[in-house]
Amino acid sequence: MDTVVRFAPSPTGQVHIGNIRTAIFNWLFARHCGGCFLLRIEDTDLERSTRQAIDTLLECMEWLGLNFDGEIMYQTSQKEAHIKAAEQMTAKGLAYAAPAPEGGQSPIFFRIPWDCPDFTSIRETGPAELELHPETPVKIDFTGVGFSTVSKKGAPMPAAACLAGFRQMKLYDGAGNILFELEKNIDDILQGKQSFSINNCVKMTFMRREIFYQDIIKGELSKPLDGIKDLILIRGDGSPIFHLANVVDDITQNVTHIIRGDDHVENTYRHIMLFYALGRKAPEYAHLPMIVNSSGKPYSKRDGDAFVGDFRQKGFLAEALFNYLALLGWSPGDDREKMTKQEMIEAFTLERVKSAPAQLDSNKLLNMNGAYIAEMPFEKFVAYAGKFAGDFLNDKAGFEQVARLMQSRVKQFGQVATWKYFFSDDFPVDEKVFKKQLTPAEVRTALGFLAGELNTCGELTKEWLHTIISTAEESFGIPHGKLFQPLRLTVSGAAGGAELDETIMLIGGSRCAARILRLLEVYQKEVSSGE
RNA sequence: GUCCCUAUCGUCUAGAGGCCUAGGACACCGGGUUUUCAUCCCGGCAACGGGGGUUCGAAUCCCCCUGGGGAUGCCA
Repeated sequence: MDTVVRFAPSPTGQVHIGNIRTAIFNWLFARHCGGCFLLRIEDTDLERSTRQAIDTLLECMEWLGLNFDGEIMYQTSQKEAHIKAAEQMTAKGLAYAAPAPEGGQSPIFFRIPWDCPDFTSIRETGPAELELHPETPVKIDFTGVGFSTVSKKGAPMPAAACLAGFRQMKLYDGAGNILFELEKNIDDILQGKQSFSINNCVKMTFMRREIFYQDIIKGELSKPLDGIKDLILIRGDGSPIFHLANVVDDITQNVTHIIRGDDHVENTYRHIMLFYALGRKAPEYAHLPMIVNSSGKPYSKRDGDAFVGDFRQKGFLAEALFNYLALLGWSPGDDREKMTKQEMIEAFTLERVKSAPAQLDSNKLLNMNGAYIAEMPFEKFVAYAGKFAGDFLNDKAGFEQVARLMQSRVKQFGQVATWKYFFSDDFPVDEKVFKKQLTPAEVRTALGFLAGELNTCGELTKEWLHTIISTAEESFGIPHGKLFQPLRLTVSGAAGGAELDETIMLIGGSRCAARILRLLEVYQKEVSSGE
């Protein structure tokens, strides 16, 4: 059978970075196997799902190159199939209508199967014994078993689980007498004909059974049935719940591998049983570790950085973000990091995915982005940078000249905003560096001298600039090379930038001269007012 | 509370009992090239959470502890 995977997000706002990483892994896996990558939009939460969120999602996927196969499935369109599936299960005795809450309608519950000899995902693990709190009666009816165990301090600890978790269950009183045997009454209980409330139980014994499966990433995982409750399929208002919809849709779409976040591990046990109840073999599962923020916590709304749109807006390249995200929890096994999509597709296997959460390191992402930017074709770089230029793009030719100088220095297109000094005399000045650089009197004298020279010189050349700077250094007793920084600062307001000679040539001699004089004046004023 | 998952430099990771004196990358710190910025090159700092086993030998297997995460919904 061909491999089919799906990405099944809920469109309830921005696209989270962890979510899109799930999409990336699904996509890489599908492309690696030559399988299908489907998109299913789980929009059943009508209150939170919006068209805008769907558009945002689609935009993000397109931006990252996550092309999907076939048509989008909207989960709301499958509602009838979901309800039909629930009815089918009810008819077979695999589901039941539970007592309605006050004033409400009956929800439909899935019954964890009591008897399922052909279901190979459940096995016995051996006899179990539980100490019970005698003051809490053990309640047994067709929805399950409720009781209280005893805490270390002797307090009752309420617990409830499905009937199927307690095969061969016996309840005992303090003297060791058997008060109740589940097996003797099970038929009537399952049919809802009888329910029990047994007092003074101090001990329960039963045959523990567990459901298990092989997770491609996490290995064998299991959970005892006495820790699982029957689960709701259809709400009181008649709407299907996530678990049902999810499984039914996966059946409809013939999904063979489910790759999703870690937080679904616990759901998987119940989903596997739903597949069984619907007459299908469960697909393969692979649970991805979470992405956490720099303090090791899951991203919350405060970590604004966690949305794909934010990264795009700050000037990260889709290729870089894709590459970086793919490396969070996965590695090709050799020392490669910067990889093309094709290389990632070829190297990608789920077996190589780690199973511990990973922190997003914005430094490393920035570095990778810079590497991708550095190798962009120049025309593309200019076009991309232009989108971040704001109001100083007017001078198109000038912008291109600056861009040529800056490409190797940009790590994130948001930095394009700092190019302003090339085009406008109204630029920010790095205050701290400013004071430090202009403190020596001889530097200020030298700058004054340079301003004069720049003002009266004709056409600027690199040679002339270097000569005049050297001359200034020598004449005013400044160590070789130490005049560059103050000059850069007075000309551009920044401590870093492109080659200084080229920068000055682009800005122009007289303009630079004016800037130098202006900032020298500012310095004088600040010093005199400060003293 | 209970259950489950998880643990290698600050961060992402390599590591399948001997190839490990633990490798790579980012960050950081030196040095070189460039009279400045960035790139580039060279070097350095830096980790197997703790304790017990198993073994001739443990980062690797087992147990306990601790830390982190998740689940326990008529949310998805």
